[in-house]
Amino acid sequence: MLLSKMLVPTLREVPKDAEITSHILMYRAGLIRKLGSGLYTFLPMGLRTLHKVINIIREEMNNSGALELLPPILIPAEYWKESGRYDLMGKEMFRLKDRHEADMVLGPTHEEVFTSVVRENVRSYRDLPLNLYQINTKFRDEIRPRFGVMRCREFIMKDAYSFDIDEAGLDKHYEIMRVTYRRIFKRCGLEVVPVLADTGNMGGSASEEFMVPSTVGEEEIIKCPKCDYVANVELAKSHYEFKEENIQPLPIEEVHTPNAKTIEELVKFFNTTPDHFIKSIVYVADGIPIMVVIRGDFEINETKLKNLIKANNLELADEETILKVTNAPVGFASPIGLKVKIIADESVVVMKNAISGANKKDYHLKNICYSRDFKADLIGDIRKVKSGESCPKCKATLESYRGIEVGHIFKLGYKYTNSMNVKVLGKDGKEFTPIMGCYGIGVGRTMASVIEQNNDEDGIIWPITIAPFHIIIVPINMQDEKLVKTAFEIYERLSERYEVLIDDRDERPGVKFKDADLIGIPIRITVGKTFHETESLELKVRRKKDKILVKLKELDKKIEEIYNEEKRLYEV
RNA sequence: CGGGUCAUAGCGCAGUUUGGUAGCGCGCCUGGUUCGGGACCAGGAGGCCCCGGGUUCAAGUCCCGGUGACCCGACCA
Repeated sequence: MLLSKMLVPTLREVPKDAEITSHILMYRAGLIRKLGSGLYTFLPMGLRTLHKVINIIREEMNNSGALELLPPILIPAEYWKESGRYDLMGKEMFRLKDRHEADMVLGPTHEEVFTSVVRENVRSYRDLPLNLYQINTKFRDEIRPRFGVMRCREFIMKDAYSFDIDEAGLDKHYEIMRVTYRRIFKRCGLEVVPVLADTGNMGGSASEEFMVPSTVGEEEIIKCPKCDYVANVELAKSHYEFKEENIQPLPIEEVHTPNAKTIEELVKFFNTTPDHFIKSIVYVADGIPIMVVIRGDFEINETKLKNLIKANNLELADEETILKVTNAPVGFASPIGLKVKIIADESVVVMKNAISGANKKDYHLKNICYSRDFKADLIGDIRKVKSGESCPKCKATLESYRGIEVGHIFKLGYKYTNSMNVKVLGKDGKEFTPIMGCYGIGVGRTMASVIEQNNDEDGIIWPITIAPFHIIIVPINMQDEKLVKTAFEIYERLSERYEVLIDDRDERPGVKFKDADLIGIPIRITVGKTFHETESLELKVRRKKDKILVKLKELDKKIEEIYNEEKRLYEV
């Protein structure tokens, strides 16, 4: 490919709305352009890499025995109504009407569609197991699109749905996908960590996320340095023994606390420590206000809370609701004497002589004792685990770091096959319901994550497996006929075996080098003064510092060597 | 949806305070000189100053109302 014929609008300056490295570099290297919030065009150079990632995913999925199909992304709402998710999905799902006023959906995920394919077409257990997948566009009206291609409203995802006769079959599929995912990410040059994850509103039992450790990651991961415990903070547990304090319960007492609302202010006011407080927070769960209490030095993990109370929708109450529930403005709530349901973290149940709000403006209560003064309707672990706490498995000190979720695998169970009434005839002549798993990879996000992990101050350093081109040839001066002729001869010859780009633009060498580095082509061949001097070419591997000189005669051999060496890095 | 910031040439920005002919750097086009890490000289093209209304002799600038984008919190590949 001639670079002069390609559309690669590289930028010297950083676009102002690009925040993180991958976004900046994708924009600067001319891989993507923004069309609207969370909507991106992949330009030719970017699309080449995207296709390579897709091809790796496709190869590995096919090798795993999965079957690719291509369903529509415009989906009649009836499928969503059937599964019950038409109402549950909320504003995140793009909804529209066709000319007949029929409700339609732009698919944010495809459980319903794949389940219906199986329902309509699989009659016998002999057709199972099946693992069906697509590499297709997804639509999600994200609350806040962010970080370029990392979190968009329209994006490409590989999603697979497995259907098995029984749980053992599902376990097998799940395990195959775990291995397949590791292979995919390895081949893309991406280091990932599998992490225990919450099953969210997808339903189901086991679930793992594939995380790329990164400071710009939107997920928090809790990890044990001693044993193998690694979990998303959403479901991470810690070892904690809550023992009832051996102190004399004192009579409850109202204290005037003007201008003290936050735990921090109250700690000063009462001259004590946060663990003597009961943090009382009003939430609205599926439209109903509830009071949630936790020890003052802990934070509420909303995912755990949501799971405990089996809510679909959970949000912090607004000021008006708080006033209605507690008779007081924000900052003075407590569970005492409330009419709403009370949910308590297990940390609260052992507390004595604790401090919390008085449900009265500018007043707090002292010496609150659980059981004596109030009781919870539901008790459970709803704490957000912090680094420094103890591992639930081995009690070592937990650490936390951030990660980008590039893949997710679930054991879905019977949620969709039940709700959508999938029946298959078994060996015994009786109908049964297949069990499902689902497995997703964000394609654009994977690509961006690779850049997050592979870059330097000059630009992207693509792994050769997904680089838009393997080799870039740089003739140093387009006015120098000898150099140009040689460069094109090399270009023609190498193009038979590799994907080669030649920078035939009439630009100065500096510009060409800068662009080559920015775009991140793994191997660079410079045809310049060393050719005039000694008939040799300069080879530079993008990820290495040094440059090597090679005689024209030995070029092909040397290139093959380097190419194989680069490829070997990403072999599985 | 709440809180904050912003919208002027392809990109990055100044000009808005105090209303008076639309600017700078980079990029782009033409010619020339250059040619191993984002060259130099000369000339040039490119603007509904986000949109709509208002005030005024006069609005990029002041007022009102929209729209869009970005950042911080709740969703997820």
